[in-house]
Amino acid sequence: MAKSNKSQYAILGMLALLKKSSGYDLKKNMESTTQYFWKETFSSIYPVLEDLEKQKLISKVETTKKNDRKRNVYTLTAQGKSKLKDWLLLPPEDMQMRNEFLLKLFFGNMVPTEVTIAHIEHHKQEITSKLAFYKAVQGEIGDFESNEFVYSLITLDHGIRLIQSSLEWCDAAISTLKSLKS
Amino acid sequence: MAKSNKSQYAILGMLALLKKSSGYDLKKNMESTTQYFWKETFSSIYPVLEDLEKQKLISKVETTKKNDRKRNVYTLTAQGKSKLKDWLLLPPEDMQMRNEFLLKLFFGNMVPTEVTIAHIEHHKQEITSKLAFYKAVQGEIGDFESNEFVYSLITLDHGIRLIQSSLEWCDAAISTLKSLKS
DNA sequence: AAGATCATGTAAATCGTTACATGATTGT
DNA sequence: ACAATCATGTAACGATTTACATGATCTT
Repeated sequence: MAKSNKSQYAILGMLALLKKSSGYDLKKNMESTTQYFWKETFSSIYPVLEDLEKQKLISKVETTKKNDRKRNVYTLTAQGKSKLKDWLLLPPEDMQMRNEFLLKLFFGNMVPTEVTIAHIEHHKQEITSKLAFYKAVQGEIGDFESNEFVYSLITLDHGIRLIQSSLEWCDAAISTLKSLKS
Repeated sequence: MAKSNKSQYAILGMLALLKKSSGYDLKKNMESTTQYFWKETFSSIYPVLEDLEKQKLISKVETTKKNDRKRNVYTLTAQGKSKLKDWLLLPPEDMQMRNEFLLKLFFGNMVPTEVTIAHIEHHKQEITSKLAFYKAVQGEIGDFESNEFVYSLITLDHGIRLIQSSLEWCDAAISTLKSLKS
């Protein structure tokens, strides 16, 4: 029942940005903004939302919209805002990092070089399309000057830079592995 | 009891590299090699090791060493090796990524700019010391030419490049935030 | 003699994912 | 009408972390 801890703050934070939102919209929004460093699934969002409401950190503004489709819309309460702020003030904990791609690479000795090269090649394609997506979003949000979205732009910029240097690494790694055969 | 899935492969892989090892050494080894993309705790290592043995993927070479200190030392069996290889051939799945640092940054609007700047500053220090560590390891392992450690070096290189571009981003982000006040 | 580190494990709590389940509405 | 997508939720399972528990040995 209590899917909580970090998911809680992610939801509180998104709610602060959106002012009011349903679970569904919260998820959709995260997909286009935080997905590269934070994701939630519906199965965690709905229970957390319920939990947060019980804790009086958010409150339901039950809207059945124009077309009377059932939707539970929530907003932050004052307590919710202050809980969010308290958390934001604490230095971020670094979380466990598990990267299967790098793990397989690390064990590359045990398989033919071609296998690892193919993995890298595949990875390169994935991050290339991510890069295109991030850059598109970056273009939409606009210039760095508009204070409103600085934080979105800064995190986006982080993702873009990381991908760019990953791409360079891909090429270097592939050429190292190819030269290995000789 | 069955702590399995990914941890299993990480342990199988490390065992392949080390030829034989105890749970304790496995962990120590991961701390100095894979820790930036993969960690295990003792509480997962020991049960997985037991499980792996039951599955005949590893076997115990019970050594009570010179100083008769109790140690369970394991090696891969043929089946273990083949299970590891099968997994290595499959394209890596991309795993969930949760970065609390970036999440807090994303919600930076809700706290004074100084707080976020301090978070970045702190992060910068952390990755700076990681960078020094990785470079030291890189130096120890030696040149890119010695085929033995190419895979270690390639993954290390990945970590180093990522940190370097993160450092650049830190400076850019800090200066963007500082200029925001005016 | 004390503190660090070697060494192994269990139990409980937490947390997250996948599969399951349902049904309305919108766009074509 | 059919597909996509809006919208919410539950149940079971799988996996991980933290706390608990113990004791030997090595180093200073």
